[in-house]
Amino acid sequence: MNKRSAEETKQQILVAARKTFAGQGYAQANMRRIALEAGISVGGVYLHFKNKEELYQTLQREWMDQLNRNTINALRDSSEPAEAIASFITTSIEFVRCNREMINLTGRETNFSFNSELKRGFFRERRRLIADLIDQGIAAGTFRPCDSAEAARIIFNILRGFVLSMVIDEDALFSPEGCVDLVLNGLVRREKQ
Amino acid sequence: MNKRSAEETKQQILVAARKTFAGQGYAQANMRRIALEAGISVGGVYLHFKNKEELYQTLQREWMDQLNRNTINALRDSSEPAEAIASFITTSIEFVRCNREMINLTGRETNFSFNSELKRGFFRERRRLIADLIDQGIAAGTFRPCDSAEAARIIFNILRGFVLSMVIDEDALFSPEGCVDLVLNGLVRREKQ
Amino acid sequence: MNKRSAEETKQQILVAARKTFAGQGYAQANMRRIALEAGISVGGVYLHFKNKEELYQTLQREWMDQLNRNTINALRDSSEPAEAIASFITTSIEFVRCNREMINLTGRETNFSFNSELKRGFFRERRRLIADLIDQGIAAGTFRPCDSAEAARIIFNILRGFVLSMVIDEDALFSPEGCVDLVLNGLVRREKQ
Amino acid sequence: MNKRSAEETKQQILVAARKTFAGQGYAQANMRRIALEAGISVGGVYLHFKNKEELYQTLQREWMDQLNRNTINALRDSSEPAEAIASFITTSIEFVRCNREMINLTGRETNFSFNSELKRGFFRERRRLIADLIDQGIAAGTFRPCDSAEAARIIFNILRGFVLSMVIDEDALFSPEGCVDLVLNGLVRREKQ
DNA sequence: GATGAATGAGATTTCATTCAT
DNA sequence: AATGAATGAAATCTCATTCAT
Repeated sequence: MNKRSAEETKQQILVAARKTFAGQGYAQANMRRIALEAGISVGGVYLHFKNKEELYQTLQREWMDQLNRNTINALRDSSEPAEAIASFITTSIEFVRCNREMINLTGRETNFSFNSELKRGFFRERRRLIADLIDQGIAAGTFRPCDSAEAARIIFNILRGFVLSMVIDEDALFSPEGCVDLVLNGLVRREKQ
Repeated sequence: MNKRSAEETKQQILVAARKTFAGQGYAQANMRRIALEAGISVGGVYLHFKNKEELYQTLQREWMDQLNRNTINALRDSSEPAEAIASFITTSIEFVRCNREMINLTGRETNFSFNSELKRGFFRERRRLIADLIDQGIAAGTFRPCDSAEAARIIFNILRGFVLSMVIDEDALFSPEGCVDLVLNGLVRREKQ
Repeated sequence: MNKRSAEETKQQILVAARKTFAGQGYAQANMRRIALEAGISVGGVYLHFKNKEELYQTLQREWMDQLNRNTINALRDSSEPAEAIASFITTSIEFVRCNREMINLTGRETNFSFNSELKRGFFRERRRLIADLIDQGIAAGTFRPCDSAEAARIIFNILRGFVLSMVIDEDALFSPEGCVDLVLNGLVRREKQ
Repeated sequence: MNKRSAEETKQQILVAARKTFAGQGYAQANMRRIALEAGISVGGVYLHFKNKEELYQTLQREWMDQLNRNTINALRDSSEPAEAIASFITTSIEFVRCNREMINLTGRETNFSFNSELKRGFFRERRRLIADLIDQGIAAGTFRPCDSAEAARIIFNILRGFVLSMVIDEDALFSPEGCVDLVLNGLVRREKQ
């Protein structure tokens, strides 16, 4: 029985849970493994988290908060809409890359009732943010008039696809630069450049 | 005991499995339920499929073949690169929409070892197909010169995102037209139109 | 894997459950022990009963039905109210004696929500039956006028006490004859006999 | 950390234990809850009571002592046997009513090995007391000659039934007056009154 | 071919008790 | 005296798979 502070242990469990959920998905991951990985007894985990679900949710909330903070910081520095869009895409991809584990477990386990609402709201916010940036671009005359909500959904889905690629096949991943270029300029050649 | 041909029974199992896996995911779905849904005994399922994994893989292969056929048919009719890209995107989205169930289970359960290699190869092929279309467009002078492989990956990831949106939050879905428009023309305003 | 008919196995489980619940009470009794006693695997028990609670409830319903049948049979033969009361008491005590196990588990585990309503209704019926018999006796002039419902409750509680005595201390048990005598005649000496 | 005298703390634990055991039964009640309710740490409970069982036993002993005191006080005032019997019954029922909690947990949890012997002896004493009162009544000519031990057991079982009714279904409870009336006079009409 | 009862391993969760602080 | 984190055993329940019929 190795005595640690509650908070310290809790963090160790979260680290272990992140790793385990990521590696095997929610359903497959088991508490025994998480406990083992955290260097604690199985019962010990339940001292800090009511159950498997709560443990999972804690992780979810964690990465959402982190991504939120990162995005806000990134956008603070960009004045131009095109630059802002680029910033948003780059930050998102960067985040996914740096938090491979957290994300790994988010691409799956989709239709948990306890999970959905939280995530849906979070994602809705992010789409709204993109749409706002596009609207600003249109207003400024930089972007061509278009359905900003629709465009926002598409951009959002590119990034969502990136997450899945992270999990399924890394050779499907793309660079932020390439993405920004396509999103801003499209495939079709411009008459005069 | 309803006498059926082996093939007939097998199909019924597949239908039941599709429904069950889709509704609950691989881990949660159980063989007893699939058997029940198929109107067959538990043991009966094992006469037609070695185990749960094989049953799952069979479903996977099925939808890949179907999507392959659909794509080939769609591209046969389009002569222009831009039209071909549009066709690819539209067909893909159409397929996902019509095969909600099959897809539902593909968005999750990603990193099963038994599952990955098969899917990875399939997806690689599809990316190559898009890249070829882009290359043709560049050669024809319709598309501006760019890294076709990168662009292909991005387009592929948009569609991949669509699949996840299907499962997570339907309000994140976009239309084929909007997607084609953004992919071809980008956000930025063109000088002369 | 010893194949038996489902019904046969179910009965064996019920026998085992009766013994186990009786010996240790609902909370203390465990499914492993019941399975062991029934000569079946733990999982096997769940093939026949959804869960511990359902298994318990089945037992409850069983003894209530049995006691109901016994009581009806006994009362059919008695024409006089005094004789009917005697019959009711005797049958009840006889039943408890012969079904020591079933009863054992009924004295305890009282405030299960799933348990209470069923039993409460059953017991209410039995009290009503006694009250009816007393009313008949009063109407016939054999019994002195009194609050029949109250008397019925008291008689019912004597029998209920018998059940507890069965479980707690057998030396507190009494004979049907003694009980009938006290209930009919009371303690106080009669002036003229 | 609230400094209290050992005795004070012990009392607080007993109060908490009474509440918790009563509310959930022995098996379901857990030490953490008891500690919480007592405003003490889990480990703290173990400084005052060797284990769960000892804590439970202490409570048992407590209510037995209390009931003993009450009974002695009640009987001190009654000179007539009939009055004494009435007093015994009334006091017992009164006690059960006022100590609902204690009783609640006694009605359940019957055959704990650690519990039985203590309770059995206590109950034996009480039956003997009733038998003595009846013998006095017979000797005095107030009561008709009968098997006093048997009658005592029956009266004792009525009261025991009352306890169970308290726990199972309150509509089965009876009044001390009705009980005394039935016990003294029985159901059968007296020729001359 | 087909059945479905049975298995057995493993999942989540609970909790009395201990012990380093 | 007191704390409360940790343990470890055991409980309920699930399920892919097997196999006697």
